[in-house]
Amino acid sequence: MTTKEQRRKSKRDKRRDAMKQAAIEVFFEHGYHAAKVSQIVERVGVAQGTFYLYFEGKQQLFGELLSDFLELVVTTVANWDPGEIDSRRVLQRELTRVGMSLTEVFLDNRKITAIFFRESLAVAPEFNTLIRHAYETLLAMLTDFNRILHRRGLIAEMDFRILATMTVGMVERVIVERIVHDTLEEKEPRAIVDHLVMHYLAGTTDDIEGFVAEEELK
Amino acid sequence: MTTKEQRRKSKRDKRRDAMKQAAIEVFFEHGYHAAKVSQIVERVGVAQGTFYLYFEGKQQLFGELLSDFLELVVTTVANWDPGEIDSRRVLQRELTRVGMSLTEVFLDNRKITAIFFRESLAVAPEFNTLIRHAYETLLAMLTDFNRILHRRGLIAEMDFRILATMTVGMVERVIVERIVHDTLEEKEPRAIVDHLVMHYLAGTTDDIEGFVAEEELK
Amino acid sequence: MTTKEQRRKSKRDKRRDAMKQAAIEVFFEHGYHAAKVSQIVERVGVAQGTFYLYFEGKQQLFGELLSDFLELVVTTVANWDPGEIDSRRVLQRELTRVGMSLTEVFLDNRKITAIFFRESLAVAPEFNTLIRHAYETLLAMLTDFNRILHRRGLIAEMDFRILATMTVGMVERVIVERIVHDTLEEKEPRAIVDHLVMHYLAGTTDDIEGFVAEEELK
Amino acid sequence: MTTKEQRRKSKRDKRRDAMKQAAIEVFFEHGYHAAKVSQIVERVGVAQGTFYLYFEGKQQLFGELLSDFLELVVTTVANWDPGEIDSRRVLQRELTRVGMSLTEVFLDNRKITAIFFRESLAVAPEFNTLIRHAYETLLAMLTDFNRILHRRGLIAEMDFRILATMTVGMVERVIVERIVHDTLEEKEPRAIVDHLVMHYLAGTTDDIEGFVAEEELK
DNA sequence: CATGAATGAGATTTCATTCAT
DNA sequence: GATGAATGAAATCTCATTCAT
Repeated sequence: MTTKEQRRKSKRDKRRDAMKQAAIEVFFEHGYHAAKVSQIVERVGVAQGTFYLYFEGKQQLFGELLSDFLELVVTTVANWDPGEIDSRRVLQRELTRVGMSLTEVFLDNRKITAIFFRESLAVAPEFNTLIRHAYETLLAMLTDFNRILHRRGLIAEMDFRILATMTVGMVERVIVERIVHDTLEEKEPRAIVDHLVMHYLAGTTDDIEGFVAEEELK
Repeated sequence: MTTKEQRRKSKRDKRRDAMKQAAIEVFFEHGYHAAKVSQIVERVGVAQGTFYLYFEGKQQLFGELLSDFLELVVTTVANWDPGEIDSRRVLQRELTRVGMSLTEVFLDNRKITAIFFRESLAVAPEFNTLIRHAYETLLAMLTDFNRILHRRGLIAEMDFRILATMTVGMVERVIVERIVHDTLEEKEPRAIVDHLVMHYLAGTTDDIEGFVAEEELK
Repeated sequence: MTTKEQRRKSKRDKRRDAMKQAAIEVFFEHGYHAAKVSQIVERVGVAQGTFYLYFEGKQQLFGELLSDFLELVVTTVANWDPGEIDSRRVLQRELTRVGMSLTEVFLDNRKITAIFFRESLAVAPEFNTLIRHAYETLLAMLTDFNRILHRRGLIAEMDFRILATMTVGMVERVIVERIVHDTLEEKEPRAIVDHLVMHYLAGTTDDIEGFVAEEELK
Repeated sequence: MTTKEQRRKSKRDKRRDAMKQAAIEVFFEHGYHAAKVSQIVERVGVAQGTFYLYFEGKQQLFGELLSDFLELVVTTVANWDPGEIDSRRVLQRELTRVGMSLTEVFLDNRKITAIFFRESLAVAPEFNTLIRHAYETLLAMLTDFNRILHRRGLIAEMDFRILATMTVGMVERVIVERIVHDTLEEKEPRAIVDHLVMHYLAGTTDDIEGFVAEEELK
């Protein structure tokens, strides 16, 4: 009974997934607003009405894709267990590790990644909460992480929230260029991650060559 | 004659500007897709048909706003004359100067800035060329700038294109957080710019404390 | 299965036909330009959007009506098998036969006939090709027919293309007067056809009483 | 005073005529419905508003062009003084004369002729009265003319109204082919008129070779 | 569960005409 | 008389969603 039920559920889930996958492709190719429900169902080979047996509507489906994506990203970062970071050397190694994990996630999900960065904020105001929540989570995690590292004497004193924000920005723009716009495509992921890690590490040292306090600048 | 013509032109231009301003507000409040031409004309107090005497349509108007904005940003960076940068100290001062100029531009144009980062890529594929062109210009300018600084012995050897990309990313995300999402609002612009400049400078030094070559990492 | 499919198709076709019929009436009553899609759907009792499930738009529908009509007319003439015409007597009988067939077609389709003669050329330049094609076909058929009759010694030598053109003109104007403008309504179709046939026959004899060559006329 | 007034009037009239001429061209090129008032005034080099100082509107202007044209045609036929037609030979000469006059009129006014035959009936129901009136006049004149000729023993007994209708149809279709559709363009006007006249004359003889009465046909 | 025909709200856009200057 | 900017009514068409079969 259970087996049969599961098999049935599994069949239903498979179709659901197929429709989500088709939606990703259609959204990727035409953009959310130009994408038509008819195009999605056509790709899966079901009738228009069937769509509404699986999703509440086009917008709800988009929200689900968005959720999936954000959870994937947040999870990737959250699941990362930095273990015992007791030196900048280890820090570097760990950052590289998480950087490569993230890169892999994005590369494995190019289309939804592109959709996310292109238009997630333009679909409906409702989703902004969702997106903001993910960013807040990410930024809070990073800010905390920075604070801990500082307490361990591994990074210098600074505004850890701004640091986190900048870090996210660097990563994001590099991803967008590589994955959404296909520039930087000749650069190896590893080289890119190295640059990111290096830049992060550099920006967190105590004394920066030639850097002077604000007052002296005037 | 000329005076009369100019007066007429000026009147026309004023109304055009009023419509553009109204459009910015409506786009900002509702988003491009939910924005209606009727809302725009209502705000200016003219008839529906009048809109089409000034613009070819909603999309063309959006394109014009986008163009204006991108030109403003690119011009702000391009107009910046770094002058004789012969030390990292001067470099820091100059970066701070351009950073503050840009910040001012964004703060003075909060709404169109928000529209740009929220949905410029989601309006129509036609605009992507426009946007990409601006990014390419910006990235090329920065890449060249980095190369020059390196030749002068002011920054270390690295992939200058990736460096430029990361820099743009940092700046962007910080702007988006402050201006579009109203987080970071308690931070002073100057503090934010200082962090950005500092991070840039740090990331371009020759030896980064604790940083090791890839091979040793394994 | 087939039955079900056929039944479905047949239902669809019926509605399509109903819409075409309604369109003919609306076009007839108001003229193409003043006719509104809303009037058409109202007559059939379906929603506005339904119209676009069956036709690409008002113009395409008009084109279809035009095509149908032209095909009907051309087919009526083309299907007419003049058989073995070996005397002017048989020729007269056969012309009368085809004339009556055509008259029947026009009378059975008064409204679309009226629409055709009133405004087919004024709807859109695209349709002129269609219309010209039908006229060319008709004129070519008649020209050939005249040539054959001449070879058989049944009609005199003359410019057969001009003859065909005149013949079409006579028929047309008579139809327009009877069917579109309701003049000549007291004349029996048979009397009209007889006059047409007689005129055609008379105009194709070798010697015309009192007719003189051009030179002598001056 | 009078002179000055006349000169003034004349100037106004010239502009009016220029606008009418421009309208003919625009109507000819785009068709009445696609023609824009802006295109007409642009051609003359006056402002949009000026148009309404000279005409009540687009439709009224069209009506005026129509009137002018119909009057021209009717006048050409009505002005024709058949003089003393006392033989079929003279009849032939006179018909040829009026045919050539008409041909000249149409050729001199190709564009308005084309407009007339293409779409005069499709502009507005109001104009149908005007057009019908012209046709009625023409048909009545021809019917009378035929009746007189019959009384003089020059043409056979038949339905003179149908005869008139057929004659108008022949002439019309030939004109449309030559002038509106540019077929038959290689034929000399004189050859065409000769065919028309010959056909008319032939169709009005008493005994038609091979023609049999209706009853015998069955 | 699946189908797919039908719905219908509503936004964009056009252009003849007006009228203040 | 001339101008030309402004008007605004109104019609087409789209497509997400529904629901009877």
